[in-house]
Amino acid sequence: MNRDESTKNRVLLAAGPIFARKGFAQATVREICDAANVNLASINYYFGDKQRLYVETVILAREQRAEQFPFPSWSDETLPEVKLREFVALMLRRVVVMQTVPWQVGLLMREILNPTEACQQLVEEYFRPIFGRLLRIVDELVDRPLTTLQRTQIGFSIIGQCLHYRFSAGVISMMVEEKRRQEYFDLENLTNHITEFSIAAIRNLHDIEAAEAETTAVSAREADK
Amino acid sequence: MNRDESTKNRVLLAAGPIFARKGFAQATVREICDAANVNLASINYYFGDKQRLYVETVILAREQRAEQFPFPSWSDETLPEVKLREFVALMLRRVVVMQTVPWQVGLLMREILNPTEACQQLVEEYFRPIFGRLLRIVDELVDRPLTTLQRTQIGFSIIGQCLHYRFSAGVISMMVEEKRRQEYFDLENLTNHITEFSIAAIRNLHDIEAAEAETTAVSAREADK
DNA sequence: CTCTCCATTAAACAATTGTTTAATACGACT
DNA sequence: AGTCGTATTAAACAATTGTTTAATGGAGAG
Repeated sequence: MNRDESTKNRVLLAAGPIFARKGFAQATVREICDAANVNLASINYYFGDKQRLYVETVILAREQRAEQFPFPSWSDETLPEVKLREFVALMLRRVVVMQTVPWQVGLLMREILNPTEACQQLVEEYFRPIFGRLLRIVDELVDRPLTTLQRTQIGFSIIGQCLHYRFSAGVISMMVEEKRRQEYFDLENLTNHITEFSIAAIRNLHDIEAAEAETTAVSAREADK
Repeated sequence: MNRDESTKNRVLLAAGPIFARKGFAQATVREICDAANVNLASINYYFGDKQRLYVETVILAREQRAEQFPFPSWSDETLPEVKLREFVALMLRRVVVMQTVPWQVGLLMREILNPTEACQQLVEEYFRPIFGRLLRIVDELVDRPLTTLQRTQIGFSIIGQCLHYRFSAGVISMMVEEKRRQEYFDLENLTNHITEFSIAAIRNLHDIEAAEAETTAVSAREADK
């Protein structure tokens, strides 16, 4: 029998979108089996229980998502600005893509928000390597050494800007006017803005720090009153 | 009978943390009634059904959260840098607060991620006014007029940085070393970084735009190859 | 053919869910 | 005291859940 058409595989393929749409607890084994056109008992037969099916589905989602949008390979003389821009575009492509959210993305987001046992593996094999690449780009963009805390925070600032358009997508849609909505989720617009915003920030953090120390003092003084 | 001690109120108070922790579907009416020390039928008696109890709980969460961390009032001569700093601190205080996440926050986050019918009201009465205040601060920080798209994107960049520490809190905890974890969620550290990062970005977006146009071209050229 | 092993099936199971019901308790007012 | 309306209770209800079971199918080996 063709492997892709095997019962076990049909269950796996059918489970993905359903888990992504409704979450682990809300998805029912009956719904999955119906969608896969297999008998109700198949899940327990092949995966033991619902939980283990879920874990296998998450792993599959990560694999598929990573190979669908692979990391670009850069030459030695590629400018860090270009690298950052392509990193941001990659993140947005993997995660945002307004119209129809691929089920793989939905599943990975769920793991970020409510880490289950599938998440530890996800962090080590997926998030950490990606974040490491980002931090190396950041290092290239600054001319002075950063503390571990500083470079991590800068990394989170960039990732945070990207993910916001997925996590808060619902609210953002409700806040911007219908007519111009797609403008806000346009991949190129978003890439440009986040890249420019982040480079501008990184470039000038140094100059700002001194001035900011004064601002902090002012703020503290006001709070004292 | 004291209003706070009334059966209806006890249910409302008990429902909040449970809905926040487990979500609407996962929370059971029995669990809520047990926690409130009321009879199982009370929810249907006072609220009609589980759904309407949930909506009332969300509304309550927003009210409590807003009055717990009110907006600061600024004098006319307050520097916009100070305002932004205090805005960021307020957002982080309302939302992050690592150790024990207040149930109100958990509930509001759930609505952002999976908007239910309670969310539309939330947007109009809560998110939109807050975002408006932020945009006015941004306007003060730049010396030239911005397009609607630009200022909105800048606003989202700032909000995104803040919310990231709530949405991705689980993953962040898994990625940074246990020993230094609290450093990453320290309110003052976070406020400083996000404020400085954002001000640096806003201040220099203008200068960057020209250079970025070139970078974009380079990136496009490389992609063509 | 017959036996064996794995895959598949329909049915049943036990637990849990939100909601409803009918009875009871209690307090206020006449 | 008696009556009415509200509040509270325990029990039952019907639906849905994940999982188990025991029977059936069907292809390949001896």
